[in-house]
Amino acid sequence: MSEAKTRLSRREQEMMDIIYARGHATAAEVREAMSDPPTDAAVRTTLRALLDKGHLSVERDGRRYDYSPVVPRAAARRSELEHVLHTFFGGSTESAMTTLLELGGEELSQDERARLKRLIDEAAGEGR
Amino acid sequence: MSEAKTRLSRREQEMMDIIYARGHATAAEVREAMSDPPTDAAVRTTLRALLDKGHLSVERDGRRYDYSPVVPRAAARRSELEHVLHTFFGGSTESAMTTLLELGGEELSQDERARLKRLIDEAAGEGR
DNA sequence: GAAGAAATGTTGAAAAACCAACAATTAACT
DNA sequence: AGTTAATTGTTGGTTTTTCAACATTTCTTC
Repeated sequence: MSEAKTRLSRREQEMMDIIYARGHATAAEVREAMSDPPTDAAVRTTLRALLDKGHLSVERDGRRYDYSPVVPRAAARRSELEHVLHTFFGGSTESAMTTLLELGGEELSQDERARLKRLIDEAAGEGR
Repeated sequence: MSEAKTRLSRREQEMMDIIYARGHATAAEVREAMSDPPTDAAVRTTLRALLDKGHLSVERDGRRYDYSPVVPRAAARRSELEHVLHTFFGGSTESAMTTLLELGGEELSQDERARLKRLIDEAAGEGR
């Protein structure tokens, strides 16, 4: 019974985002990435809170600690996307995909485009 | 200089999400949608804080207040998606689209699939 | 236009978050 | 081993959030 459940505080959320973005991070790395960062010690205090709550795990890397999310990125991104989908797109996959394309569609390579189009048909499955 | 800038507190974030999901909402509606909701008065206090910070605007609807986000949904969803894209997908549009398809691709209609595929080619633009 | 119902506004106290000063530990180098 | 540099742990005070009791306002209905 040590699951992530409660909403995170502001700083906690900010730190989790940073760690998710990098995959894993040391206290100093987290601090560097923070906006308006507090002292090192403050950062580490909050990191420890995240450990206690079961959101992070830690591993020694030589003399320092390296923090990683307990919920793996692949799982977290799904629930994050799901949340955004429901909050901002009324659950419409098409609408979300459209916005995504507006945002970064021009970066897609020939290859990626082909792959995506194939995925669309496959994902549709029985969808008629 | 009344822009939304600071990160929101937990409850504030929760309420904004609810209001974005519905488009607009009264205090009672927000409260109903909350997990583990506090009293009406508490909800309204926080709503007023969001007003003060410039995140919400309000309009009388008969005897009650109807709250709406100041930043329109269409703009908010873009920056939200952008944030998720960078935090969880390393900025890869293709990766995000793939997850999106896994999440709800089977709901796509024939029509929507066709439209999306066309969008992919169009969005690609010069993308080669 | 008084009474009651349905909303909103105010305030202050309790809880949580936030953080910096300081202490303790660890590793590397001599 | 002793010294130094780098890192982490602890503590407690300050600030922010969260919330409910209570007051006020605004409609509606009679």
